[in-house]
Amino acid sequence: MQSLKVSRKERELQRHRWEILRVALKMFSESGFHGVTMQDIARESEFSVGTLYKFFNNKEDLYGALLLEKIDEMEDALRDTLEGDKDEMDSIRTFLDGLIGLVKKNADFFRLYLSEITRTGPSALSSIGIELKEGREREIARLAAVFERGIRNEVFRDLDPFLLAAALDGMISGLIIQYLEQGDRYPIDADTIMEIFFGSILVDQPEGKKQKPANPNDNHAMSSQ
Amino acid sequence: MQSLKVSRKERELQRHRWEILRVALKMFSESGFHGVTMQDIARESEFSVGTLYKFFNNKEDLYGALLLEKIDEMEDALRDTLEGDKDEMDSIRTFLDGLIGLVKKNADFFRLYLSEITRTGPSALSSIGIELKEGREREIARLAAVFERGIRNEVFRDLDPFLLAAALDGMISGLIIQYLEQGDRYPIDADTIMEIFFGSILVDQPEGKKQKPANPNDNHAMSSQ
Amino acid sequence: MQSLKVSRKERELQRHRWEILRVALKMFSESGFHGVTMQDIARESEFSVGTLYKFFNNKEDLYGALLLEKIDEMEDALRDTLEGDKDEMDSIRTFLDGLIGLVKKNADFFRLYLSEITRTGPSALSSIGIELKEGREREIARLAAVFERGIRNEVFRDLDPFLLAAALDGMISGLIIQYLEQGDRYPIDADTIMEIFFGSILVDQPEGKKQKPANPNDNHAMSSQ
Amino acid sequence: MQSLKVSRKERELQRHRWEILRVALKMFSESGFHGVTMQDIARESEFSVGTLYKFFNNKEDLYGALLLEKIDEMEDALRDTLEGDKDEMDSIRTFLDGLIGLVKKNADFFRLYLSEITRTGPSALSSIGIELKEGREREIARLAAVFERGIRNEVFRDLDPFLLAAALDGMISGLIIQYLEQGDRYPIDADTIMEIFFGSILVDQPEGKKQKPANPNDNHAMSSQ
DNA sequence: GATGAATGAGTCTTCATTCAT
DNA sequence: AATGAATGAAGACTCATTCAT
Repeated sequence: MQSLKVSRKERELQRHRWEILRVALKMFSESGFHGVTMQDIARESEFSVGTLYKFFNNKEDLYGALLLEKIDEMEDALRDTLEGDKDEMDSIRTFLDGLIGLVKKNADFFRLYLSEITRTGPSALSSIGIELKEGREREIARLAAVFERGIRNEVFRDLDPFLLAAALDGMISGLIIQYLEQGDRYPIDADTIMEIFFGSILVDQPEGKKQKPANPNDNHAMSSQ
Repeated sequence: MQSLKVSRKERELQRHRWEILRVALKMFSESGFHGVTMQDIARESEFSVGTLYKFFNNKEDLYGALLLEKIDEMEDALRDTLEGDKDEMDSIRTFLDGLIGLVKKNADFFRLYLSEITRTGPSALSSIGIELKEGREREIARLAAVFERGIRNEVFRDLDPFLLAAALDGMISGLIIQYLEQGDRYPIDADTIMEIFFGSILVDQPEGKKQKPANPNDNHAMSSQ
Repeated sequence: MQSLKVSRKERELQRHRWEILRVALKMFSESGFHGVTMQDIARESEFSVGTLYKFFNNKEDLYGALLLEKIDEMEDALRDTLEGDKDEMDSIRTFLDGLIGLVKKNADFFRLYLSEITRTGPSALSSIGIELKEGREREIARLAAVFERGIRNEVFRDLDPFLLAAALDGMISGLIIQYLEQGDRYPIDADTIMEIFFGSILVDQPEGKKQKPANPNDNHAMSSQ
Repeated sequence: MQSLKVSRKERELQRHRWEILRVALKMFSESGFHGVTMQDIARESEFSVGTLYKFFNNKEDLYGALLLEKIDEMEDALRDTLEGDKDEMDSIRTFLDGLIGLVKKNADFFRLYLSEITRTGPSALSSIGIELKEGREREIARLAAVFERGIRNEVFRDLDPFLLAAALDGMISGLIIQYLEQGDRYPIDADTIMEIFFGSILVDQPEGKKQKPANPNDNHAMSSQ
């Protein structure tokens, strides 16, 4: 009975913690780290400032918990989309499908996440910033691994897999940002992104010009020959 | 003689203004808007706080001037790369070439610019934020115009030109960010970006499979076959 | 019990607010709005600056609250001295009596009030300045109403009641100022003021000269004959 | 010839000094000491800040010069109106006439002067404040002297001459303030003030009641009988 | 655990004053 | 004498954090 009681209390506690995080995420994504005060969060979440500090050591902690826990959630949800030795194209498509689903359900989080990721200078958070960067590096590395496998399997052309990963990641981020700002004009779905990234954008040209895309006159250091 | 004197004074004044902006850009790009105080900028630029306020009405103003003047500079430098009715591929390559040149010479600025652009929530600057977004929209629109022309001229396949523009823009931004963080591992040049974006990443496949990768008629269930 | 607790806390809060106002009134009346800093008030009232700002939005607000609340208090205390249809002389004497009593108990406030009232240029406080002027206008209007009634009842001579009110008000203010600066040399009491204002200052003169002092029919050229 | 040159230069200098004072007076009277910056005065007077400091040691000095020189001017203009052994009523009327003339021609100055005079706490200016108070004391003393003479000559009733002086002075100040704020509703002229101050305000009453209005022997309880 | 009043270090900003030209 | 760019001390105000109840 006691254990039940404690357990109920603890569940209650967790609910409170989540509620705070939920409200804070919304507010931070709307106004940024410096645009939201602890008082603001207290008022909006209907707890007192004191309670906020019971759950989190300080404002950065709260902000960090917010991001890191959500990121874990996202990483967990996407982990196996890229792993295993499925067909590489399938892997990526599944990853994209999953990611886009998450974006649509977690707009607030992605707004915040993308702005934190882009920030090159030591962001609002000394410590958290680093973890974010590392998380992102891991994601790119995971994508790169898929590309590398694809290259080995002669599915993809022989390009720097990390560059490909960063390029794809950038394209996705760019499209997500546009989607978050004006979703109607920039609907996103995995197929479209796959088509743009993997299909040649160029119309098929009569004789073997297909591979020249980035070589109009070949004067540029002849790089693709 | 008098005109010379005045002119010298004014030139001096301009130099001071530039110096302040130069120092401030560096500092903001390293620590963000809220991570730098006016005192900091004063100390580093070797002027007094008062002088800072002679040149700029307030901190936001200084920050805004910083971004907006640089942006104008960049836009001016890149304006005609995308205009005119040159070959579309050429246009984009020239644009990329120019952009990458600017990135290498204005690392501080791009760090700041990209983090402001990504920020979806109302950034540090109410007014400036909007101008930045608009500037970015214009850039994407200019890219989209080139894509549209290319589609009409049957150089590019018939995809939403704005989507293509946003995708390319995102890819570039992503690569620039990686370059700014770890330039050695992510060298960027126009040809590589062109190749990734325009060339099919896929290895030529025996029978016309080339166009299938993101074939919208494929449904998911079939994609892994 | 809970209600008691809340009530105690609230009473405590009110006490704190009052204490701040009390200290601030004293300081402002001694050194003027610009002669007192928020730090000064904090130190003297033994609260922190932050607490000051919990109670008042800004320095002007604090200053305004100070004046306006005291003014309300004074107006309330004096309201019915001038109203009702008592004998006009009685009304005014009662008013004076009350006013003088208040002056003696609220020297600090009157010092401040009189200096704000006199200030013709937009005082320390844009908004408050106007309210003060209006309050003063009301007071003069109330006095004027008594004079008007007196004139209708043929107790007072037929002079502009507003001019009479302003004259009496000015005389009172002048005497109060002198009293506040050197109370021993300028003791004030209702009777004396009544005597000076209402009684002729002139010694009775043998033949009907009594009405000549300021005879409006005299023109200047003749006045010195 | 040299002396002439110097003299011209000096006259020029004096003109500049006056111009500065003229502009400053206007500005201070509109916005108060703290509402005007040295930059403001420089801009408006079309001199540089540096020049302002060539003429005056600091802001207080400028403010002081402004007031004190004007006050001297006023005192000079009014000095002999109260002096000599003319008829006392005439003295005061002439004084009032002169004063009102000055008020109408120096509205800005009087606005400022009255607000400084009223200020009981150490005004904007430590040193100047004292001089102002003293000047005012002198004026009251001069008025008191006339009253004293009048009492000795049995023109005025036997009341404290300083109290009478302060009362008259207050009444005048009050009316001037009203005039400065809403001149149309409160026209001022010497005759009216004389009539209000010296004439009994009370209508002649049948039997010698005239002297009762503020009879100090009356006590309150009896006053309404 | 929950509260929210109190705290005060840290920021932005102003403006009187100086001084090299 | 005249200029006005530069200075920096001082003041209003904010907000993360603490702690007594």
